[in-house]
Amino acid sequence: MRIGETAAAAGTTAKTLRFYEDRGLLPVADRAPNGYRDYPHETVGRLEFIRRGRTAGLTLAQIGDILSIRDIGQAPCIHVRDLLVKQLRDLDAQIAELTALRATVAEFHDAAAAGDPAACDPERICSYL
Amino acid sequence: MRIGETAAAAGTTAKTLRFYEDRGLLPVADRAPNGYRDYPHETVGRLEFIRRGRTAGLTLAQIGDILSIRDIGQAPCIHVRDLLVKQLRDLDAQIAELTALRATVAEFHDAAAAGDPAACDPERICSYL
DNA sequence: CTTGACCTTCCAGTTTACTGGAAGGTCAAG
DNA sequence: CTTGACCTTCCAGTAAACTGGAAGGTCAAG
Repeated sequence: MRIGETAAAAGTTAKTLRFYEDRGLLPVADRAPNGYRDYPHETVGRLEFIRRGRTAGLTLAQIGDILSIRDIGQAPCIHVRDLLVKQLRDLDAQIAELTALRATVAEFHDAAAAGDPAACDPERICSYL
Repeated sequence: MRIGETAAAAGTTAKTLRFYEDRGLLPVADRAPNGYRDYPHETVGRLEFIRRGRTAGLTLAQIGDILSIRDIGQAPCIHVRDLLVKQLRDLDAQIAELTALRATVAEFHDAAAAGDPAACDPERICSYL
């Protein structure tokens, strides 16, 4: 697969793939005889994994760490396991933080819902925001 | 409270408070006769709220939206409620994304835990990372 | 009455994650 | 055999969220 095709399949851009290669999130791609990058199909899945991590608020560095562990497959190394444990703890903390924030926002919403919507003229843009 | 004191109480810096004021996340502070900013004690809580939002991966713009809704108190306006509903949906999506990611990382961890830790010489730095 | 720890404004630099654009090579289609 | 849509490298710019530093004002303590 060529770069543009791969990028489109993963919902991103060719520029971004080159950038990820540069940052080590994608392995250096094979080249066709004409010099074009040639990607295996599984790169699409890898890009989707990166996108999910980004959506979840992980940095490229964090995602890169996880991917490099995945890449070496069966890794008995204790350092690798420690890193994964740390990643799990970080993810748990982040999820807890978001959950608490959600509760707070839900309170604001309930308070706002208690007001009378008719007090706001639907023709006008809300003057508060 | 002066700026440094307020910042310290919230675990941040005076620089950051001025920056937040500039971005509209903090109301323009009152000034003492000497020109120093004078903060009420509740600013600490507001800063903690901002920090929680940042930790959870919200942008300052998103946090600012939530705060401006909170600031107007009882807001019956339908636009405000729509915005809060959207924030809740966004938070739910982000939590779901993170939870899925956590499950994937847990799989990596279980796979790594299946290996033999003795295969890694504890004297050496892990060659994989 | 000076030292040091505060504070003020303003402007420039940093990091992260792209994004745009120049200058040029490749190749299937008309 | 040229046009257009790809691709290549390289370098510069952008947005977000700070962070640092210069130049100078304020004020309690020694």
